[in-house]
Amino acid sequence: MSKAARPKASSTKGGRKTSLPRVQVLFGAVFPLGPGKAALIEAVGRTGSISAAAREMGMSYRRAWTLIDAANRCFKSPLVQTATGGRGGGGAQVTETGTEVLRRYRDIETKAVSAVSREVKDLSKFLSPEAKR
Amino acid sequence: MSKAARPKASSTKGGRKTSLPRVQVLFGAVFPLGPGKAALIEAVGRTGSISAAAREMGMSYRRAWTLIDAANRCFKSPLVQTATGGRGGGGAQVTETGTEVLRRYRDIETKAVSAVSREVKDLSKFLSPEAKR
DNA sequence: AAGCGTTATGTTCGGTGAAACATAACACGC
DNA sequence: GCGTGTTATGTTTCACCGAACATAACGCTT
Repeated sequence: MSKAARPKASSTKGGRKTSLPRVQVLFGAVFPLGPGKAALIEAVGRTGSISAAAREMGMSYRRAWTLIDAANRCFKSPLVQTATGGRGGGGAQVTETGTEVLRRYRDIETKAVSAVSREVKDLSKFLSPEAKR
Repeated sequence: MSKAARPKASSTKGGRKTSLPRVQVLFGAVFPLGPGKAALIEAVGRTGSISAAAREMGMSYRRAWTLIDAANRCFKSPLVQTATGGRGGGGAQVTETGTEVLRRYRDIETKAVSAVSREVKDLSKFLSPEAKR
């Protein structure tokens, strides 16, 4: 994932910047569905095309397509359905499976983060100043 | 991390193999302390040397040293203390900070996994057979 | 002094992945 | 039919990572 494509790992809450832990859940060793792919697919849902999603996330169309293609082939049914040609040249939309998987992934992310948020914050105190960035 | 070095992501419980989600907590975008580095440092603690830890985990000494060095420089005080020469040629041991950080990391890992274990298992049902590996 | 195993570092090489182009196929509107 | 924007794919280049060697420094044992 390109650096610009990374979903922001910090939020501003009450004026103090709190850096959230990014939790990445790895299934086996094969398909890591992380914040990056999730955000990309969501962007496809918002924009209606892989191109627009790629632009929005600051990555090349090639890379976005590759990621989505990999995701599609990792699940029993594709998460993103595409169409070539037609009005606007074609487009893409998130399938039923896609929204379901996204919903579940976000749920996992939320639960994982809220389960360890305090502990991560405490552990962060051990980091060197330059590592905290 | 080399494949052989990966901590096993599956455990056998009650005769049925259950694949655990590997949860990786990323601090900011800088230093991902994951199962790999944690296992490596623990191996250093067990064996008393970076070399033996590297051998045990099936990775090159060079790589192990690089990982540990990176980890050391990411924290305010090093996690692993080394000594060159002497009886046995030298050695390495996990510092107080190291054991403390490890303890906290394992705690985070346990809590994160137990918080999402069921949800991950449910989500895994959406994976294609070949992605499940 | 010699030997030993470890730390620490340099160098080289192959694989991998991303970036940057290029281009074909497609189907709709005009 | 032509233009359009998108999907889909190929090719090339480059940067980075790890593997595999090589080697020096070190300090204890003998």
